[in-house]
Amino acid sequence: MDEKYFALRIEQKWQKRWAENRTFEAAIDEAKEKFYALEMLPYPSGRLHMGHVRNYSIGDALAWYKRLQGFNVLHPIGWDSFGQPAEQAAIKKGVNPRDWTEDNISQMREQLQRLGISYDWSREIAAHRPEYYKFDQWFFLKMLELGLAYKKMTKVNWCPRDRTTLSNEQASGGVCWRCGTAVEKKDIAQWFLRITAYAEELLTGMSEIEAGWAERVLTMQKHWIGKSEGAFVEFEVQGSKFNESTDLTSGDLNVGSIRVFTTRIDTIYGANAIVVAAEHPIIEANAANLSDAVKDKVEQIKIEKAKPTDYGEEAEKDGIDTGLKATNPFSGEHLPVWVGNYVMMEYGTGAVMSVPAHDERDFEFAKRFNLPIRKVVSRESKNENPESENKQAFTDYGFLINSGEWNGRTSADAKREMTRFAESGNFGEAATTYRLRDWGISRQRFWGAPIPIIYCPKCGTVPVPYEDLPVELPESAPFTGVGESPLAKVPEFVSTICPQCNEAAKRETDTMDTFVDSTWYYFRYTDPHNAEMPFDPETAAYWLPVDQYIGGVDHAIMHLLYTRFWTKVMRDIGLVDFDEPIRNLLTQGMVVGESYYSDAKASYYPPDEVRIERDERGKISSANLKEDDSPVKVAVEKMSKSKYNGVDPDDMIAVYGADAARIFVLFAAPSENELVWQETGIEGATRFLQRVWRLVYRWREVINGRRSAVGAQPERIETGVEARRLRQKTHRTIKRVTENFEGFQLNTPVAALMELSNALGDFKIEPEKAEAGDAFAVNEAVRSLILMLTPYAPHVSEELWETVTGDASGILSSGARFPVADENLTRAEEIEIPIQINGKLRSRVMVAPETPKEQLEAAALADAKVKEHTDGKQIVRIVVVPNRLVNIVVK
RNA sequence: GCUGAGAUGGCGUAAUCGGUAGCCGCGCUGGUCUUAGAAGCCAGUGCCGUAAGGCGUGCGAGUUCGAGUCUCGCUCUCAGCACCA
Repeated sequence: MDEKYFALRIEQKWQKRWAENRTFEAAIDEAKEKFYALEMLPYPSGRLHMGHVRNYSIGDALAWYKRLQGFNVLHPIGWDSFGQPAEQAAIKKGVNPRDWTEDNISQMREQLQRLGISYDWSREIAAHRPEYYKFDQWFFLKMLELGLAYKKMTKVNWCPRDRTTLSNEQASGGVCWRCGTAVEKKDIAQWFLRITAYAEELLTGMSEIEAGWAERVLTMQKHWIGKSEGAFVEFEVQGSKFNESTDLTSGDLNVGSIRVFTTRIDTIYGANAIVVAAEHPIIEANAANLSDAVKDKVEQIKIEKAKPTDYGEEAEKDGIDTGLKATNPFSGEHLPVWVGNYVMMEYGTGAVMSVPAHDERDFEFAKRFNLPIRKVVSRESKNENPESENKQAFTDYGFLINSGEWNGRTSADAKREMTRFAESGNFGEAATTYRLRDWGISRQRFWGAPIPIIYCPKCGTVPVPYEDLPVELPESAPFTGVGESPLAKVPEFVSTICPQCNEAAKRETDTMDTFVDSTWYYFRYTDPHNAEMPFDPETAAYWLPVDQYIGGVDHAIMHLLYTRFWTKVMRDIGLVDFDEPIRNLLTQGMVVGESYYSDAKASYYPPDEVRIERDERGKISSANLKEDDSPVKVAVEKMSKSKYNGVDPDDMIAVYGADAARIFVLFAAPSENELVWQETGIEGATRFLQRVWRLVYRWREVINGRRSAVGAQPERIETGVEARRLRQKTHRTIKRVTENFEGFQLNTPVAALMELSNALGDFKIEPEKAEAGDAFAVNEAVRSLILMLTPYAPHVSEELWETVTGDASGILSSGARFPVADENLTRAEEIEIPIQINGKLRSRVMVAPETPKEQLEAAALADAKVKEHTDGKQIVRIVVVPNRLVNIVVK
């Protein structure tokens, strides 16, 4: 019998056994409570990184924990396999994106299996396979029917030289990443999903999940949705050529009047101008009457806006008076209409009333162009000097002044009543706006799900009939990176027959945003081989919603908002009967590493090219390049290959084993924290596993009953002090570990398990001399230790379980369950009570638990050290907290 | 600028209700074993001090018998958003 711990041999043995026994394959079992543990599916880049290892180790620990508690656990995995990198590989290396992707998936699947993550591999899915993306297209058609998918013109980054659209990253710095040409904005027609239709529900639905989601994620989403309540107000424009009648029920902008959105209608008497965005239709409508200076300024602002803006910098206020005049419907005052660079066409109505006294932006604008500033809200109810020199805008609520009949009202009252007044006069109405924009899903790319639309010269835009799905991607396409989208260059794909009139027609050549694939994938896991439907609603009803979702914070907004939206749509078409798909969300911190770079991060260096010197405290005192001694800088950044600060999980598994790697990654920091990778720490995990291994072998004969009877009931066994102490430690550990798991705190149980193994190591009785009571205590401690270790280190645990029980079928099929703490056994026989004098610790006394107040007080006063400190002083008060402490207050 | 989170030994961290600050691990120091090393084992390790003792949870106040924990004010760090009317 091999008594040495060889991680790799054991890991291979159990990985094989799990696969043969289909240990982790889930099936519906109405008798059992289900638990759906989910981790964000990876993009198949080819190699697993430490962020993945962390993500899946967390998920696996929870999945195992729930399995050991008797839950029916679903723990699946798949591949987010559409996306840019595959197409980049095609452009650069000439490989087929499909082959490249499939190769990467095979490699990463093997890596995951080497890590021993307990996935149900029979449910594996991949977004790029037609049987999956068929349903991306199915959902698109459904949304089209519901009016939730529509097409509109929108601006994209466009490289005029390569004649191709660019993503924001590809257009960073305002130039094309490929050729360096200045990027332009171009209008093209794109498909959108109407997520804004659910804006309000996405907001209110948060109350249902707030207990299980990190607050920061919900705050970020709330901010992103950006609800804001106020009013629309119509300002009539004199002399505008298009003086159409105002229609408040249509959302259309009326160029005969300018509609503004404001949250502060109470400040309307302070308006000094109407400021519109450069794209506002009133500009176009009155083009003939506008001066060349105005037209030039409008063009200039549009160009400036097209440039990517740097974070931290806000463009200086700019604009020009158009010469148009608008009437303030409240005061009748005629206001100039300006174009301003700080007004966005995308938000509200693309026009604002400028109230410099009470809005910082308007204030800045007014200062720049010497526009009048009139105060209409005052902190005090009495009238202040209205023309007083303002240093800054007063944006708080207050009392109205200079506002005609409204003077003296509070801002809150005025807002309500002025809105009502505007409504009755038919020149305004209460309105709610959202920052949230509809989701543009068109991508001019090959490697994505084709949008199932046909353009017919006769019938127009025609959806592909459901029975014709999937619209399959061709085998290949010319990948040049320039010109129009690759699919447009594949005639066999483009040419088709119109399903309505059977005449020649063309297919849509754009593909869908890959966020579409990842928005509903975990519904598919419940029924991954269904050819007719995305999933069977009844099957999904058993497994969903997801009980625990784990992934990076980087998906806090887009993915997690889209998937909530998608769920509500699925509910509306009857596929699911709940509103929120994810009960609990754990956002893990990033795994970062130390990287070395030259000034300005022009180049990064691998660690072996750098000489680091540290002082006694471990702080870096100098960092230089080995080659020429030039200084290098050190930073802690997200792990990446190009920064040479990453660790390859495979290397780590080869050296330390998967179990040690997993323990370390969970033990090193709380899951939400950033994890700074340090090579040294992992050895501690290995040492711990070896210690457990030796312990089990040391006590093996006793535990399996060959040396001493363990079956007896604990009440009937004479137990010594050592055994009683060990049992207390065992049950305290069980209690602690269970509580921590329930709170998703995965680092602290490791510390508790280490303590238990230390206690076992300190157990004073030799195995040869163990009596029945000792044997019982050790047996209980060791079995509990192994079972509690399983979520962290399943391979070693399985192996040790087999060693201890002789059952080779595995922990789960042996029927073992996570240990349950016996409250009575967690209590100590004697407890230590600290004694403070004036709040400072001076002594300690040992007493029995539940010792009454009077006795505690007496014991404290009898203490020699206490006497020393109270001698000659007056005792003012004695605070006694039973089972806690005694505090003596002296003067 | 707005919003949110955070600040504890040399490092990662721990600390139910306000009740012994520093569990567990890393690192480090000394010892043991060894021809030697690795591993293991034993002891130590918040800071100052030989010791007694004093000081200690970013800074400054406050509440309390007692504050890492509660309140107020500040500083710094990280993250998200960014002219949202």
